[in-house]
Amino acid sequence: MKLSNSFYLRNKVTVIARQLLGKILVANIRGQTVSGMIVETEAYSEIEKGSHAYKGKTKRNEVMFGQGGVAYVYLCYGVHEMFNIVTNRVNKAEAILVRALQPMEGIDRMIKLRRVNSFKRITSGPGKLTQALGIDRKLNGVSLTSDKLWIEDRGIIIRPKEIISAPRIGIDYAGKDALLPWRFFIKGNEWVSKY
DNA sequence: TACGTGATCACG
DNA sequence: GTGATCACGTAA
Repeated sequence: MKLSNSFYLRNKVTVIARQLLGKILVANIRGQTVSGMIVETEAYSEIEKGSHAYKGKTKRNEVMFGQGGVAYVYLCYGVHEMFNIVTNRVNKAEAILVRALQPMEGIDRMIKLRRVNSFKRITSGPGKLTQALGIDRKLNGVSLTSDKLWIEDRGIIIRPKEIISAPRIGIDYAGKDALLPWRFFIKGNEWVSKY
């Protein structure tokens, strides 16, 4: 079942980031479905230095300041598209970076989009999974209740004991906020990004 | 371990 | 306008 807007409009970004583990991210690429189970997320909020929203609204981050339930997609290091889920109400800028998926449907298509030969680790990182699902900045601001990109609950239950929380990756510039344990992943899942 | 690659933002 | 920086991935 497709998650409705009310899932995203709540105000606890870390709670939502945990609840996204085990949900299915689905993209429709010119009529073909590609999807994967979310196995790793990171929460970001305007109240801490790790977030793009910390210094206020800019052209890049403006969708974070809008209503939850849309995609925030930006280019990182000039090469990688990053996919985030905007949460909370207007002017409460919060978002969740999806860092890794376990492939489900459309694996052949993902391999082609990634331009690799192997299925191994094809979606085990934030830049990899966007390439595999055909997500780019054209989808910035697109609703997650649209027919291009959405998230489904297929009844997969991830118990609290199966969830590890840890500091987020690659945000040393955030000072002590880099230590917040706002990265969440499924314990032992082989698709979690490696560092 | 190093670096590609280009948008973004804080300065003038 | 300009330059430093960046929520990464790959090859080596």
